[in-house]
Amino acid sequence: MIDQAQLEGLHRRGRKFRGLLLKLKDQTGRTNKVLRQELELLQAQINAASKLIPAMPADEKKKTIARLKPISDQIATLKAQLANQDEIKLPNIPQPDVPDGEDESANIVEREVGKKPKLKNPKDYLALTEPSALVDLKRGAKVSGSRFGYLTGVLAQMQFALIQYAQSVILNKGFTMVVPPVMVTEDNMAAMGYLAGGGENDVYHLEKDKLYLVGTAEQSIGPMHRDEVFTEAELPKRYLAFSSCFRREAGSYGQDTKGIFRVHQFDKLEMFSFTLPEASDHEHELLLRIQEELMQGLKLPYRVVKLCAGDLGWPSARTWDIETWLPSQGAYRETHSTSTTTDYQSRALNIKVKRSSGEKEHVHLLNGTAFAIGRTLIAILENYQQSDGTVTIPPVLQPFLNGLAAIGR
RNA sequence: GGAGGGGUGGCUGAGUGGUCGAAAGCGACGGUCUUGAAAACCGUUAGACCUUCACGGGUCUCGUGAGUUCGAAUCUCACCCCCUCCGCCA
Repeated sequence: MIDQAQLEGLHRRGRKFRGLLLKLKDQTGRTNKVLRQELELLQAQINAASKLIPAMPADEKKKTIARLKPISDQIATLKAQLANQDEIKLPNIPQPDVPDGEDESANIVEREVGKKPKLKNPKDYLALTEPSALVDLKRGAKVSGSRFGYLTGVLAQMQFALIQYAQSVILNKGFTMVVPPVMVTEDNMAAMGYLAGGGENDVYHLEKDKLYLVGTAEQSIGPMHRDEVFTEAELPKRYLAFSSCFRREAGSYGQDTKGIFRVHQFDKLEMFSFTLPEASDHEHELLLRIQEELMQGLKLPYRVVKLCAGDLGWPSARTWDIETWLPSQGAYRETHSTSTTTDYQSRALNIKVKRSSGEKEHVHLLNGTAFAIGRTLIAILENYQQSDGTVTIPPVLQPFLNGLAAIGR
């Protein structure tokens, strides 16, 4: 079941998993296998005898059935035993190059890119948009409660400019645009690894319809190819997905309570790749490179952070975050994330590739933010603000806004 | 929301308790014939897992799960999905 290397890999995820590892120790997995073999042996006896029954004379038939009955009962008992061995849900194993560490304090900043703007008294994005009510939180709260807001006017238009800009950069790299369902069934959400390890508290659940609202398009794109077998030539399969994303933000009380930085609903463009196993590390670097290309096009100052083992999400084997500079906070804040889930999700989803040799193998699944639109708008507003309170529009976006050059002028 | 029909191998489709993992046809693959091709003819043709050096053997799978039975594609229950008609609706 689980080998030594995997066990060590899990250990690297840190203290949060210590309890889980103890539990694993008891369950060698061997018992499970032995039970199943025992069951198969009994089943073989029944099957063999059952075939002979129709041809038997009546009294021999009776005798045989009487002999088989206890075996059949034994099978039922074994089946029950197997069913009771609840499978322990394990997270993905970190890749070897992922740094050790318990939490985000052990994350590694790989590089800082771009020039931070020199601003005397930087305003935050709320102050910058208040005069024209481009971010309407009051009405958001009135209609939907806390952590909801309206994007209006130029800011709403900028959402679509960002989308167009991203498409112009990404779609010529072999990605297919897709608008996925934002509600998915429980088995798909579970297969993607988001109903374990605490993730279950952060997704919206529509109980009446047994559906989950996606927290990211990733959860809808992965299951797209569930139970499918790719040919080698079809890979890599790359999608650029646009979707609204929904997060309960349970447990984030007190964090970023103001504004639209952390909200229950936001729109996001997400890249997603299905690749050959040996190609996934390259693909992961590609996704990161595209993210950086997008940010450099916008000329936003950012840094690239590699998450340590203890800070990885449940299905992830390696994650890079891009954090963008927010002048009002004097800090870098997460705007992008890219992960390889190796074969963790593809196993649960039963997605394979047929090799030219005929062998089938699980593909690797990767995801990466193109733009989390709300947070990107925040970063643009703050980094492009002028001393007079107006905001210049990044040149790469202007063509998508009929040449509009500034907000608030 | 109401009424009805249906889910079987790559496809079509037969199969209502017992050598059925499954007829037949199509398709695909291999062969014979042919200068080559077509046609015709012959043959092969589901998957996952366990086991074996290998030949092979075994278990599971007929939408999914549970049940009845010595034995389930076939009977019972629940669920999922698809189609048709009506209603509602962007």
